[in-house]
Amino acid sequence: MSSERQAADEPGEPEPAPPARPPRGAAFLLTQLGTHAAERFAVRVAELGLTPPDIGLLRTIATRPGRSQRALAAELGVVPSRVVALIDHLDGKGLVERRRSTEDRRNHELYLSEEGGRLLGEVWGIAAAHEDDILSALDDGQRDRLTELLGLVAAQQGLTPGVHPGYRNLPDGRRS
Amino acid sequence: MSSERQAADEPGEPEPAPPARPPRGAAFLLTQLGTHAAERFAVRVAELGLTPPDIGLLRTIATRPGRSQRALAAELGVVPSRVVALIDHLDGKGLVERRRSTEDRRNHELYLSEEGGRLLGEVWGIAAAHEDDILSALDDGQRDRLTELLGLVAAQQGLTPGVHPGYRNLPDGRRS
DNA sequence: TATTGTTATACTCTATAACTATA
DNA sequence: TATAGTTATAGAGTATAACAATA
Repeated sequence: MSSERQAADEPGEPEPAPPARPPRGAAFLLTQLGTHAAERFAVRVAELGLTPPDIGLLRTIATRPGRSQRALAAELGVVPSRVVALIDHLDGKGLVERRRSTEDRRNHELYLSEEGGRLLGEVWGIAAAHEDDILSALDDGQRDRLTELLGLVAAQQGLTPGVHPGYRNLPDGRRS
Repeated sequence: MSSERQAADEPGEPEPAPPARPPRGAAFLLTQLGTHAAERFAVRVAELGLTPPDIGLLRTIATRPGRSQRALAAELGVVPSRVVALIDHLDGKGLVERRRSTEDRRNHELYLSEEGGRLLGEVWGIAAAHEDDILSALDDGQRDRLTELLGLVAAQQGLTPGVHPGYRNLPDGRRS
């Protein structure tokens, strides 16, 4: 199946003949490449036994240790029950620790374990290799330019630096 | 606010905190913006009662009408049973038609209905508005440059033009 | 009564496998 | 026996709501 050409006027029943050009805009390329990059990154971190959400959680905890699960859920924009499941996973692997707060015993203060910190350290190397893989088509100058342009777009769109939108609750647009 | 290189080196301030810098690379920005753009697009097309997978299917059918579901599944890189569900949805809304092939009665030839073609026509306008929304931070020259750079990356990464990777089915991280 | 974390539950999405009807 | 489409089923992911402990 390699026929590139398709006759517009087929014999037989009259077709509506709709416009059918492929999307070439930057927005579609962003979606396409973003999904692709996410998949590739997922494959890489899977070698550490982690998922991309795991990474984000580890990173967020490392940024400000001792916070409650509620605070974490608020920052990431997810529902608290989801944090429970994610922390359960990381706790089961010995990467994070829940410590009952002495001030308010309802709270769980979250900390990275030593192993969690070590593993997070490995992630930086993986991220660098991933970056180099994805951008291997570009030279250094082009990479800088791309990074700058993407940064402008991300800032204007109101994206929180370092927080993946995948954590956020779906606005709408589910199947009807 | 221009990002003048990523000069976040050790400026001399003693950091008591663990290694917890947010990712600033282009690869993460791609993932972040790609997910964001996909969400926004989903919200827009939801007003037509459609989902992004629906759009991709309509577009692919319009590109070459009359193909079988099997052929469609192969092109998109999904399992045939998934095409059944997607076509069911579109068929139920009267946007596509299944026609038993007269040559091989096992096949279903897929066509857009008149309404399907009309709706797909509306999508182009929506896509243009979406593009303009996402890229509103950039002027025309910057948009061209961004599109060019993204095109280079997409080509090198082997992405099929116009086909969203979300359709692809890669179980354990294999890439074709 | 309000809040934190948890559990129970349901729903969406998507893949695998079994089944049918043709060939 | 082989193939196209379908149905049945299961699993991952994530949301909502009810619940227990604590304030």
